[in-house]
Amino acid sequence: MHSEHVSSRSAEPKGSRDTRSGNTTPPLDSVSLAIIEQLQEDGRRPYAAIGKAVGLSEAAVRQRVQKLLDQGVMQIVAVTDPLTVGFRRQAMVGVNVDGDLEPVADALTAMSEVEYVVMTAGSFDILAEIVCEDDDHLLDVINKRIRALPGVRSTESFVYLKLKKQTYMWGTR
Amino acid sequence: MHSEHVSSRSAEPKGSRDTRSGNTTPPLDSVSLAIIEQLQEDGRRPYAAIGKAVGLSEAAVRQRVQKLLDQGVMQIVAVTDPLTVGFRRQAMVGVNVDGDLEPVADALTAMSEVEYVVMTAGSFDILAEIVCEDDDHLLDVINKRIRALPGVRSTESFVYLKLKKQTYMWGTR
DNA sequence: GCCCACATGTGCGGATTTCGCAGTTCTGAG
DNA sequence: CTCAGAACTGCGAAATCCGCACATGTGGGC
Repeated sequence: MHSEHVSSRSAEPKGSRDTRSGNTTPPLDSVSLAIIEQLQEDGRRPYAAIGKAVGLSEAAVRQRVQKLLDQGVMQIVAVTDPLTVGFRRQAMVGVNVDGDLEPVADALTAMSEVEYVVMTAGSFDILAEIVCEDDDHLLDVINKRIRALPGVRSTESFVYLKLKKQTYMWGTR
Repeated sequence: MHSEHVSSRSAEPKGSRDTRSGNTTPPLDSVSLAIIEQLQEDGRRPYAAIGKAVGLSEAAVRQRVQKLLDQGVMQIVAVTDPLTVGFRRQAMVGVNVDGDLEPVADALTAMSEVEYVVMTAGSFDILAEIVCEDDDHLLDVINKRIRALPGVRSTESFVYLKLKKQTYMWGTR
């Protein structure tokens, strides 16, 4: 079980599509994928254990992980349940904009209560997720701060009632 | 710089709000909060370093982290940029349902392409985030699988054009 | 007030893991 | 064919993790 994984690894990185154009970082072979999957299960798993799982030495895993972090391909972080940490109101806000989306998106991005900003194709130009402590806080953010932004034509809010699923398992498929 | 932080810690856990009612896990004093913040910056930061930052011994930090993980208050994981990992189409889907929301939400939760499911108050009953490899895949999930679910009256899709912000910094405020 | 149970924190070794580095293998360009 | 760069391995030293025995502290029950 030493030689085979080497050959299997060298066998495939070429094979398929490098048609990944848009991105800065080149691709991501299956070994790095496997490493990421390991760290998605447990971000603190020792390099040696990961190495055993993916067929690489401890040092090699360490180098790859370091590079993935440096390149910004992944980050290893603690994620929490907002409710437990004291944020009891969350909402998704759909925003419609007159003119250029960028300045509005940037303004939303700059707000600490905004966790998530994405420009979309559809009946909203921008979707933003808001995390707040309570109703007053939420109202303040939506009504006073977001709707006051220049260029914002209208907003529609979806207050969260119950979070059913929240995973971080991209790449595990 | 050894005695003071101890006193500062014992000074406050009592003081303020324990008015946190709704949740299963009561808690979370400011020390655990501080630990979480440390791990949100770097999920692999050594316990000793965290201890120095929050004023606790290495062993105490280790115990607290373990408990936070066991209780499900937080998890330490690798998170990735979906685009880099080969998922080039994402969308938020708003769903409207006839009757009980639960079965539909559960069905969505069961789909591996669905990252995120939340029941909301507003013009959609459920919001679900979809992560796919390409347009065909996305079309398949939305048109064939989601709209086919019993109880689903209508859906509206917001295809992601550009992700502007994505943080995991709850508690850091 | 007293005592006990339980939760939390501290201080150790010893086992593991991380880290840096030198040497080897592989691959692609010229 | 040769050379340069990238990636992998092996290894010793330093740092970290882990389990455990021993304080400390808080809240009942009596």
